[in-house]
Amino acid sequence: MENADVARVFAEMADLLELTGGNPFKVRAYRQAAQFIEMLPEPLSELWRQGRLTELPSVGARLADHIQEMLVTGHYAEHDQLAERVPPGVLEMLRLEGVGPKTVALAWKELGIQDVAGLEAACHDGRLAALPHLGRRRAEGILHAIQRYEARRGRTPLHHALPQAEALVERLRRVPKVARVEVAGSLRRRRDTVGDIDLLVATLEPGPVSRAFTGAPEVGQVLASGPTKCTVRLHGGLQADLRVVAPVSFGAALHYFTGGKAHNIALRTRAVHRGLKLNEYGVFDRKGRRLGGATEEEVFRAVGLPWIPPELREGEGELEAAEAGTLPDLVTVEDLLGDLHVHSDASTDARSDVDALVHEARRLGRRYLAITDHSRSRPRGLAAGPLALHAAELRRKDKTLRGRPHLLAGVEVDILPDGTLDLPLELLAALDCVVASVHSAFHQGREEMTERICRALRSGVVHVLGHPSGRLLGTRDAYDFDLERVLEAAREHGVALEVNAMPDRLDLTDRACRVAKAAGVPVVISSDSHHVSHLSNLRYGVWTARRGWLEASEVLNTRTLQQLRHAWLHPRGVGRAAAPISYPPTDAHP
DNA sequence: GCCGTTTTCGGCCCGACTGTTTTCAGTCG
Repeated sequence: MENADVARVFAEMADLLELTGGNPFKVRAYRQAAQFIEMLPEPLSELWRQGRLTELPSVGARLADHIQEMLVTGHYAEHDQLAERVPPGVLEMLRLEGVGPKTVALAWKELGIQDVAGLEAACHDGRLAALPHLGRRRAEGILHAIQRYEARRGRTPLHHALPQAEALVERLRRVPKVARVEVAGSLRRRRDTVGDIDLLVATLEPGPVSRAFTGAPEVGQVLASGPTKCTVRLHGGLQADLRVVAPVSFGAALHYFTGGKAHNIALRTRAVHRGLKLNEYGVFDRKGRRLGGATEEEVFRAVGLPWIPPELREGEGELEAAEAGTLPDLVTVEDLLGDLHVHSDASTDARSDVDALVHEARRLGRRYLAITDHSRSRPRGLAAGPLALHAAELRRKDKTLRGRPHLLAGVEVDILPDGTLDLPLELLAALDCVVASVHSAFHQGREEMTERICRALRSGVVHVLGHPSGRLLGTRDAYDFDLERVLEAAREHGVALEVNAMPDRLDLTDRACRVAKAAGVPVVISSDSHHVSHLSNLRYGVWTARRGWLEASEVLNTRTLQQLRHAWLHPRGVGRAAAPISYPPTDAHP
């Protein structure tokens, strides 16, 4: 079992307990453990081998036992027993926004509703509205929630799919006579969510590959199985497709199965215009002679283009840019020198202390680290007094570190519903890094939310707008605001927009990154870590930025601390619009 | 279920908001 499987079982356990009237604090314990494990990059099986499971926050002796049971047997008996009492469709109803355990339990017990379709029917025919504390407006709200839910279902977050795909790749690479194995599809393009896993293998002997794939322990059900194409459903529910081709076709097949659809159509059309035929087996001339196809470079070269990074292959101008020689030199994770949004245990629900964060940041080669705990309005957030003490302590510690890494005293300050900031401006102005974020009143209308954010940016003390859209993948849609106007205010006041690398946020989105690039507003790629293990999540943010065509020069935390401070010091509020990001990053030490 | 400078029992965030009510229930962050 992978971490994601354990997290899913614990989260489901929380739901089951809640629906069957379990102890609410026990519910919360399961839910917290599930959330933590889901974000944990290190495999639980490894921690278990080392006897370190109970070192994880929110995992005590009991949950460690349950994890062990799952790792050893693949099941969790207590969960399975409870799950027999609750139909899966009843659990699914909890995924609807604004529908909680009480409403689901009521609909289930009183009306016998067992799934989302049944709930929808009961909303339409008035049965739901007749229940106590429900009514016509609630029923309408639930219908809207069902529509939004249907719109986003069927896709899996990248960070759930990627480890499963990588495990399969490792398995297939061990099969004899296999030349190459690669992930293709939207997973290779690093989309924030994927529909399925596409794997491509190059070999002259397909039989053993197909057998290794369909017989893998991760596989729950074989949906189709032939010599060159197999489809399976994994235990977690995700579908995986395998294609097997000869090595001479590998590049053409990799390109074809990487997509996206619009990109492929555009490239094939280009081939046709040049009297060529392009398919998954290679590039061919009019007489059917093979011109290439063993590598992707050969495919692109045959149609007169340089290789295009997978993240750009969406058919949104990348062919034209390749033709013109203006493809971006995309930012890489190695370009990032520091992390500007990190929580410590000084506030909030974060679990790691500053020393542990510093240690891990040093191990990852970060040159600077901004500790940005929550402000007053968040639960256990810091008020002005405690924050000032916290900042003083961080600066004292920074002196002892001698730049390994540099420690910045910062804050993630709430943007209150009226656009004012949650702490006094004098205090904020004295900090090294101020991230301002919306954490409340998400329902505000477009105009109100836009003005709220812009007002915060105009305060003159904000360095970074944190997770600008507020979306949570698969859970919460972005709130409504005018990105263009926010970018205009950001440019005017020298504020960078964050690409939050928490894999369930990825906010700015890839598209919004491209809009920010066009507006000449720099971004920062930050981990929003709540534990040391989150610091390595920056790669997810880098992929999102790459999908948004961003180069290192457009990402502020590719700069040295000295350059960063210079960028923040000058010019605040004046001149930024005329001269966005004028100097490239260098490797000079601060 | 977890957790511990109030430490092995007893507490665990709590207020805003919405829709339902006429003082409250449920959901969310």
